[in-house]
Amino acid sequence: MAQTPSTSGTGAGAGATTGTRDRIVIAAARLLQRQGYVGTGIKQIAKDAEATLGSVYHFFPGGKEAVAVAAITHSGEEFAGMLGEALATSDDPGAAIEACAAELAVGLRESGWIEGCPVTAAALETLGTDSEIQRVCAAALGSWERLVEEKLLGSGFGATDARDVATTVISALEGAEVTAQVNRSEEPLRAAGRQLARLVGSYRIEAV
Amino acid sequence: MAQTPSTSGTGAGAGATTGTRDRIVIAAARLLQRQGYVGTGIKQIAKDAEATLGSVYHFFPGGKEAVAVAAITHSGEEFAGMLGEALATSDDPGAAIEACAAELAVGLRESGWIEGCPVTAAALETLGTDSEIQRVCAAALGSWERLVEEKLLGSGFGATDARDVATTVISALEGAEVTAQVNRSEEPLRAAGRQLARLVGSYRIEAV
DNA sequence: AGCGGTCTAGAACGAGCGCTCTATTTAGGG
DNA sequence: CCCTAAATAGAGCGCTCGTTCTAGACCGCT
Repeated sequence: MAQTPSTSGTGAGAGATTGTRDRIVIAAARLLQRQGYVGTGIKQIAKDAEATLGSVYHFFPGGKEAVAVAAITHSGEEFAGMLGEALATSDDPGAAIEACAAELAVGLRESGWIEGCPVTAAALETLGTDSEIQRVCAAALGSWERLVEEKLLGSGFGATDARDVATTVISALEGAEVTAQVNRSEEPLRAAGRQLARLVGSYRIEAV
Repeated sequence: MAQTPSTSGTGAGAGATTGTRDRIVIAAARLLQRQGYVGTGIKQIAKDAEATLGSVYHFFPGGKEAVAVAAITHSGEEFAGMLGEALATSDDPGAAIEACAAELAVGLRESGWIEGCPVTAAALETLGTDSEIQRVCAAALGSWERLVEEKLLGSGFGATDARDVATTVISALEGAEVTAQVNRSEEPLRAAGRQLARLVGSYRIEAV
């Protein structure tokens, strides 16, 4: 309370209405990641973002769903950036994927096992509805798969194999993340990383 | 209405108070699978089970959480049975796992892509809490992993490899199921099945 | 100085939540 | 035949939800 420094000038940069809107998106992304869509209230988002309900509905006339769509899109792009960096750390795609799994494991442990995949939770809750949320979730998953696919293509994979393996890699990482959260252990992610590296490596022999 | 045949005699078997309680568990399991924990109301469970609120609280004094624990346990055992059967269809563990993925894919499509893993959704929503729900979710996942692990051990896998691969198989199937739901496509599960079969097969060369 | 748009602020509404409470109905042993 | 416990039935509690609505604060204009 008593804080609310009023936009604090906006002073700095180019942007016009930035600041509050971004805080809302970031807070929503964090809460969705931890509590899912149904479990997260708009008032809680406003509170965490140090904004008011009026501001939330000003920037997102579409209400809760619009906030969630923006938040998931944001999270999806953020994770894509992290994934791209991790994939670039090694020429061997298998090693790069294993490194990525390890990074996920560390981040998960440091968050107390509660900050999992920002897409999975929200996607599962809105499957029965015709919500746009599932569309942005699908888009995020697809963009991640494409990053892995391109890495594999660059390592000499055939088009069909690259697509199959990329889909499997993203699925396995997703599932391993959930398993790691439930068991409060890094091991599922570590094991998935090792096995995915082995799977990717098994193509090298015949494909290159 | 007007139905409610009162316990319908119990007539048949050994059981005493069965009937209503079972209907509640089954209805709850189905709703949890489709809508998650937070998204499912106790009143809706009662309605779907053709029971009343009074009956629900009579059989489950622990309230919503107790109903969910019973429902998830039930679903976990049910899926374990299905998994055990699928694994028994072939001597080759890789082929058995691929068949299992195919079966999941068909079931998912037939449900309109909404009846996914009964554990994942509920687990993700209750991670931040100290609920007992996460414990039964972890138990269910663990029992599934153990089924796969034993199948692999029976095929000549070493103890460490069997454990690693079993964890990865369950994680990948879980993740592929979610991906398939989001994309409304069997392909993620089919791809995961193929790649998991390949992964399992890659051990055969050196291990047997 | 005064105006119009952008943004902030929070009170208020109807709906639905999990749960508690009091009756009523059913089945079976003295 | 009645009396008790199990089971069924649903009205009502306090609460929080997403959303709407009206005001006020701040800005660059003319």
